[in-house]
Amino acid sequence: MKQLIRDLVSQALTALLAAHGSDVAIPEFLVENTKSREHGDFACNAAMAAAKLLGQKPRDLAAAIVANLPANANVAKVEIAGPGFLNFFMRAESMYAVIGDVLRLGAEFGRTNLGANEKLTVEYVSANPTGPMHVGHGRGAAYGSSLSNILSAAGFDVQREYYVNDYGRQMDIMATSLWLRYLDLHQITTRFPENAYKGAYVTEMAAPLAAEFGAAFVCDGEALMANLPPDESQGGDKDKHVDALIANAKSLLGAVKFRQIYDFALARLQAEIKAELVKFNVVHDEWFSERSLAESGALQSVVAALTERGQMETREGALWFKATEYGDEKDRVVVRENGQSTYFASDIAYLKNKFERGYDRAIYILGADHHGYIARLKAAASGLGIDPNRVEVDLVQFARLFKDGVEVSMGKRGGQFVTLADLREEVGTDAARFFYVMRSHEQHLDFDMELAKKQSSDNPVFYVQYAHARICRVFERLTERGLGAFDVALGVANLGLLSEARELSLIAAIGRFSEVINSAANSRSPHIIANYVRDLAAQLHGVYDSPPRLEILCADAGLRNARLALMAATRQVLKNGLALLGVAAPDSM
RNA sequence: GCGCCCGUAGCUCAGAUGGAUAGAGCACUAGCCUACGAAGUUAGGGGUCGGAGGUUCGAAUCCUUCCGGGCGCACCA
Repeated sequence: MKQLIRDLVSQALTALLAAHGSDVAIPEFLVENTKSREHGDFACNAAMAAAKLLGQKPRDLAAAIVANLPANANVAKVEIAGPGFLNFFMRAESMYAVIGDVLRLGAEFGRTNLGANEKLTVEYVSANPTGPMHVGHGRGAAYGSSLSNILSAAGFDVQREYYVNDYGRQMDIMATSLWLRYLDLHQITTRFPENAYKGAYVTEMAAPLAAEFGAAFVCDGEALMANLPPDESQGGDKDKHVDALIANAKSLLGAVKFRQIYDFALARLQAEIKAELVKFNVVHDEWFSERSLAESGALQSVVAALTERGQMETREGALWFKATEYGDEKDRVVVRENGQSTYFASDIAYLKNKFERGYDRAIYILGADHHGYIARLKAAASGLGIDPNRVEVDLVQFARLFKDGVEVSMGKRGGQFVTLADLREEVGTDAARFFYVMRSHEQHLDFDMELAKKQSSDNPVFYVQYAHARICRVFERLTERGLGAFDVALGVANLGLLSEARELSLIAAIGRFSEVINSAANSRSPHIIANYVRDLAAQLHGVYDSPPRLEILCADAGLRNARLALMAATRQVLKNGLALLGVAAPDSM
């Protein structure tokens, strides 16, 4: 409908420009939804936008546009208002078609072709497999998953990916931590480093490790603890301490056995993360292993390639990528003095790999603390000869969890933190997912756990789901009252009987769904969907409950089926909207 | 110190690409069920859009500057 108005106004403007003897292009203008009924259904700012170009006052030009507007059966009237807005009042019949569309398309209703099948890879969550996910990961998971759904609905070809950091120091620390717990089980005395993983989940993995490998990893505890530099509380450096311990562990155990422990920890932790994400309605098409980059030689070859392109420089024994040449604030180390590659080296290889797999664009969803990465990743792309605009980073701000009005600490200190699983078990997947995305991702989020559990209209998830369940109930009553089945064709044929303002307003809201999807996709903002679905639910409740009550199951078959068609369409759009957010639409509550 | 994000009603927040009288929810006040779910709904009060300049027909939105909050600035991952 907006496109129709845009075309009509364009035609009028073209005629006016021709009459003016000007051969310039039509200036940009907007067709918007109006905020109030007195401004009609759609408003257009073309007269204001073109006023300067044609040297006319906006209101005069608006009158000229109206005079040149081709007639159209869908337009009831056009008014000029305010500084020069063109307010379009549509014929009610022209708005009804959308109801038939919804009922015909079902779950497909709302899909658009904004993305034109552009191939995107969206990377999200990517939590290190060194422990359970915490509530911060939850927001990234909810956001990334919802955004992927939305982009897909908007016609992008979306691939969802999880980057598994299964390579490097953190996993070495993880393996060593597990081994120390295993040694505890075998009554071998060691000292647990301050920088190791202290969570109970590590201790809990020790028994299964012993069950699978028996005493294969038992060793001399004194030898393991020998020649270690002091830990932090002993006046030393915790990083140096733990690194020395890892070196001891590797030499005592040998590479094969160390790797066995490492793989054991990795497999279990990753399986836990996967299982939790499934419960959270979050899916990934690909779990991409960082280690595979090193083992396939991709890591080494990207370093070689960059060196060949003159993007690298050796300084103080280390190999640096000259990121400053591409707008980063400083150069970045890729290979350390000790010969080990950095995490950033893997990032570059991974970035290259993504584009080699044929994606038009790579979207990274990262926590807000990673904002320093944006310039770095884009510089890496430039260095590889890839247009940095094809690399997009969306940052998700932090979430704070509140329980009984007090903030729940998320610090990892002492292994005490609220896991995503804890949160999900307490409030449920639906509430958690909705709450995570109902605010802009650029905004800090206060997550109220009590509110998320409430069964009343204060709780937006409940409110929306309730609207869906209520409609389902109406259809149950239909059968119970012996009024016969819902006759879609009859309903659609009689939509003209829906003339109440609240019904028309609900129809208009349904008609906006596609546009809302596009808007959410363009601005990478799932919260737009959350707000929409809440507004739709409010309209539904309004139709349903505001006095005088609207009798849906009325005696007149035509009107009854028309109203049922509206109900069915509303239910479908609520369900489709919630599905984009990974939230269920239950039939009863 | 430098960089990124944020500041809108008592509280939590929407207001993409500048548009008409800045909107929701909560909380507060007053109404609405013999009813297809009241687990709901209707109405009301409530604002110097952090401050000050600027850009223009028009600024919460863009620019400058200041104030206030969050985060980041590793041969860590």
